[in-house]
Amino acid sequence: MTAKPGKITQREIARIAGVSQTTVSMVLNDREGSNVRIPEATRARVKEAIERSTYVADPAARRLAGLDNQIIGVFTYEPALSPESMDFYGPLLNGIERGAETLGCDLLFFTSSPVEDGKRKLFHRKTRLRLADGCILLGQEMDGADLERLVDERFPFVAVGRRDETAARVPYVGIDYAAPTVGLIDRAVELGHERAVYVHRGRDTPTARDRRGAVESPAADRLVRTTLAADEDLTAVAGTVRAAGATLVLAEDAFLAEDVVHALRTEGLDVPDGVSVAALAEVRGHRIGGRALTGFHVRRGQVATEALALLQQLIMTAPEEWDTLDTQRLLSADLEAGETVVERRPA
Amino acid sequence: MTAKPGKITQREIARIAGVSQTTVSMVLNDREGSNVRIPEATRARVKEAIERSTYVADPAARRLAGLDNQIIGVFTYEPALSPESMDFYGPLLNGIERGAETLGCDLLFFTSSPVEDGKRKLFHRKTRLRLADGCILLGQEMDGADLERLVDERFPFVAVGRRDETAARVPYVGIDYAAPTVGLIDRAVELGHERAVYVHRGRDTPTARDRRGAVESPAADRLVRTTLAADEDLTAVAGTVRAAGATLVLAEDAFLAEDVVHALRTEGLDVPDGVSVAALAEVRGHRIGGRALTGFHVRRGQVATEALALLQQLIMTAPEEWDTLDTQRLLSADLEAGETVVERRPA
DNA sequence: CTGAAAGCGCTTACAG
DNA sequence: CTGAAAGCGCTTACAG
Repeated sequence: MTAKPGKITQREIARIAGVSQTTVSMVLNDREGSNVRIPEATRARVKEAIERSTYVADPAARRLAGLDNQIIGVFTYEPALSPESMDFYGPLLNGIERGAETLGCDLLFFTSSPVEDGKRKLFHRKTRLRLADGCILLGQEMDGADLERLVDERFPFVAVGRRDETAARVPYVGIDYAAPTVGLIDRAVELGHERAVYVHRGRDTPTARDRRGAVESPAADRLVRTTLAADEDLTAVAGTVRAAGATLVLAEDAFLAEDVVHALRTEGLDVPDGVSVAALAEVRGHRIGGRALTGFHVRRGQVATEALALLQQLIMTAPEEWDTLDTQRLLSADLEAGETVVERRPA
Repeated sequence: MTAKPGKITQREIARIAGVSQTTVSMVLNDREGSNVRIPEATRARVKEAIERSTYVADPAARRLAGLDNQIIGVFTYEPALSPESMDFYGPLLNGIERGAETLGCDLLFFTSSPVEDGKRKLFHRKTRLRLADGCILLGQEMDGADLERLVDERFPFVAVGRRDETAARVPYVGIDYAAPTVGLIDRAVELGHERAVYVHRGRDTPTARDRRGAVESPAADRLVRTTLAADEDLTAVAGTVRAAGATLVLAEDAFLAEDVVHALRTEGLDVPDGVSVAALAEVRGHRIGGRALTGFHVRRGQVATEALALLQQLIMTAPEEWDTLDTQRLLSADLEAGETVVERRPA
């Protein structure tokens, strides 16, 4: 480090105020208790000395001496501030910033992590992870070993998004797709639909299982369902729909829904008048030939805020008692009515 | 701070490897010199002990002991990650992230700064400013007193955007609008324009002076110019244009250009066939009745990258020698041809 | 080649 | 009510 000429310490303040360094520290941290009782006069003297100087406590020293730093780490497996990732990270980062503001915390982005196979590494020789009181983990996929190690080390952290990469009990805040899926099916049944096809990507992620579980659940039994794993080639969709006599297609996500609609129309099926379509995921901004796609809305900012709140709880709680906390939280996605699920027209 | 049960230190590693803690530190930091010469065998033993453990150096302790932290602070006077500010900050933050990655630095966002009169305060009792090796300052307007204090304290920092709030020599990276303004005028002259009106907002910011200086400079003398300060009411524009016999309007920014076009058209003047229009500012994304607005493009990401590079130089250089550095840098805005400045049609 | 010791600036028992 | 002292985990002269 270059010299720090202007650096002024507690000792200096103590000298000016004519007290001990200990007293300065006490005043600074508002320590008041059975043992300490600093008269207002002394207190004022110290405070004035601080005001007149440019003194600020060295956070490194504070931290080393065992105090919180009010710094929350933010780790993403890929760049968080690039234009491409803004779509996904933007609302989350916004929520994190607002949460940090209310908690009075600064945010440390671990942009120095070495990149390997296109992903940043959380643990590495020079990680500044420990400078933070705790850490928020962001990313579509995470490394199971990282999660386990964090849990092992009792480092306070919260992952955004449901996690099951590992057996360890990973604290997270995720989205519940099961409840709104059932809600969506309810609505479809009300509109007269009796048979549906579920088109998914054949992935085995937590949320994919979540959706599939809901689609196949007894709660959805009022609707006869057929499941179709979409390969690149969606030409089979129309055939499946016809064979099943379905009037509704549920697609795993909005992009898939768009592709499905294209395939259906190519095969002469009308959407939504012939076949209704919905996505079991975020649909804001997605339109099907001018009509708002039916599906869900995910309050991503709120997920982040909730993650920060949970992290704060972990930081404030001794690791031994973490088990008593509710460390795996789900926020339900909202139903987004849209205009692509319409009343069933009798054939 | 909550207990850190898993925390493993250099002393522990030293015990395992059967060496002194000093040696561990030496190995960790690749210290090799006249005085130290650690045999490969010892080195390997230490490294292995580290590998097998989950050891990472405590950054707080490192910092306290006098080393760089590879942490760069980022301060904004208002929220940086909100949807509204993303338009302005997005490209800058992206540039900062990329710069930090290449420098191997982490980024500390000072989101904890108390808000006063709607603006965050840079200096306050618990500022973690000093945890960073240096700081990037972002914002349309900054506090002159803050800038002065940073300069006084010899704290390495760089402001993004040209600065003249204070007499102190503030390090900054800003945009040069003068050169491209002259370039734009050259182009207009080539296209046969002889008379122009400059419409501005009557502000007295550095960049406003910059543009106005260029418009009124001898380099622009080939074009007869009239200057008009736009109040809310732009109805005067058409009259001024007619009175001056102008075939070109230069507006201070793209939004003003749009308003001007509206006013001209209302008064029966055709744009661009009757009157050409350009903005002396960023025009990407601005269209005038389907035609791309002529003006500039500002590579904001590059401004940020340059600011980070300058900051790194400051950090690496002793304050006494900062004067020898080029600490006030301007990047020229690019000319954006657009389609709203066209060949002059003889009346 | 290696380690004991001092010191970075702070906090917190502990002893007056 | 107040201060001397130990200690946080690390780095770097310094002395073997």
